[in-house]
Amino acid sequence: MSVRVRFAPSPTGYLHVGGLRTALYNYLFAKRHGGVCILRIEDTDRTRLVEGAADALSHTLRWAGIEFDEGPEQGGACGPYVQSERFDLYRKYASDLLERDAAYYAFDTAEELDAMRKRMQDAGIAWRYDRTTMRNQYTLGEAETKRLLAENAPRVIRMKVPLSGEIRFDDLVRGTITVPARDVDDQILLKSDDFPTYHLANIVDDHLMGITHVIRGEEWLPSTPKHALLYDALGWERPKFAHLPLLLNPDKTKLSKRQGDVAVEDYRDKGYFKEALVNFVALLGWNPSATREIFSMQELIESFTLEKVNKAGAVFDTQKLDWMNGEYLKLKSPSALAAELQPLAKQQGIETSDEYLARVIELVRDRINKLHEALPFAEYMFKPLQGYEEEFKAKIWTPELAAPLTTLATKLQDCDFTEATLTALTKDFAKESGLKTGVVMNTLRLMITGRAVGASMVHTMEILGKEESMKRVNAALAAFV
RNA sequence: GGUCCCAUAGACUAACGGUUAGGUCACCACCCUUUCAAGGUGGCUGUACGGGUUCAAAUCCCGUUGGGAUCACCA
Repeated sequence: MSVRVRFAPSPTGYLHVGGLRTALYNYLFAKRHGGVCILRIEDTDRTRLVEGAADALSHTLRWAGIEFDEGPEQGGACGPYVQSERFDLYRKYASDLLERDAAYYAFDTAEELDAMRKRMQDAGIAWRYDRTTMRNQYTLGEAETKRLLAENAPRVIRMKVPLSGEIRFDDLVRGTITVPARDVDDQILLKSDDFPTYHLANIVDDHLMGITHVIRGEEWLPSTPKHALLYDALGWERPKFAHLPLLLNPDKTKLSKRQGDVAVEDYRDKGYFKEALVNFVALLGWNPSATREIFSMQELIESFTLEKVNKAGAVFDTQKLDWMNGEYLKLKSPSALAAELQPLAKQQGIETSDEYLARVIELVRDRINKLHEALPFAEYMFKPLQGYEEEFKAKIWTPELAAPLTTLATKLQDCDFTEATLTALTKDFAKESGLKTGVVMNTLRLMITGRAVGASMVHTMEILGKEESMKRVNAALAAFV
């Protein structure tokens, strides 16, 4: 049987990094097995509709390099792929469940439910809908139920969970899981607005879409017994389940907005490469037993297996993400990086050619972790000198340097500004003037960049060019002496 | 609190009964060096605890402790 998996987010307005990992694992699993990966939008909660959220989700997923075979945009044989457009389907299966005595009508109001909750809480009993005392088709009787339905009284459809026994299901990452049926609630399947809850919609769609493997976050583990029961009640084969370990905050709680950025868009906007984010997130909860860390999407596809998914949650530690981003920064071609950075440069009022930008990026890439940092780091390569770092100047400059540096300036004036000649000239000059190479270089650094920190000076001068470099040296000489 | 899940260093992880417990990030030191990085070398820190099973346990079993998830007409 060929593999069919799905990523089924609810459109909340952004893509959570945990969602990115779930989507990624589904995608990797599908590609690894030559299967199909589906995007399905779970928007059955009308109270939480966010305009344009589904499009944003698709856009971000595509940015990350995750492509779906079927979905709202690409269509497919099992559409529509948006749950709110599948409305009638859920009512039909809710009716089936009713006929099979696997579900029932309930008429309780919110107040009545609250009262029951309070009663149970006071009695120290675990919360569970008590179908023997509440207002539903069992306690009300057939005639009253029919009457209420006829007059369109507010009602929901609940699933009928066995009162005793055990429910068990297999999980590909955790093995067999068994829970006492008496601890499973009579979940609402169809809300009073006739929309399904997640539990109903989810299993109906997964079945109808031929989903073979349900790969989702661990937070769904507690409700999986309900899903298993529903598949059984409808006489459907259960898909294989794989519950992924959670992504965690530094304090080990479920990764949340409160403790930092959780949206993929946040990381994208902060300048992380999609390759780095994907690579990083792939290794949180899964590891191919290799002693390497850098994997392309293709390499991830080739090595991904569900068997290697971990059970324990993983802290989302951005320190390693920073390092990984730096690795990709070193891997990419300067010209590609320049093209990527150009828009931001323009936005910051920096007008420069792709070629020059590429050379500057190559100059500083080892010293930064994110591409956009190249701009502030090497600001002096794009704009006139903004001044000199006082502390650095105080440390480097002494009046005794005036004479030799003036000499050096004249020598530089007659020198080709290439790495080789500049290196030879500065080294020779250091020797004959008796100055340490470090002093010569740092003084040039002060005069040309104004900063204490930067790339190799001869490289910097070569790229900046003779004209600009000499302008700065002479200006510094005039200002310092 | 009920139910379920989980447990190798500060973080991510390798190990599928036999290894001096391996790798990566971070951290520290040294080398390189023109500052800062990068790179190289080395180092620090770990099988939560207690019982079993076994010739042999990080690994299997039980318990304890700790952590987490979940318990809506949200997904």
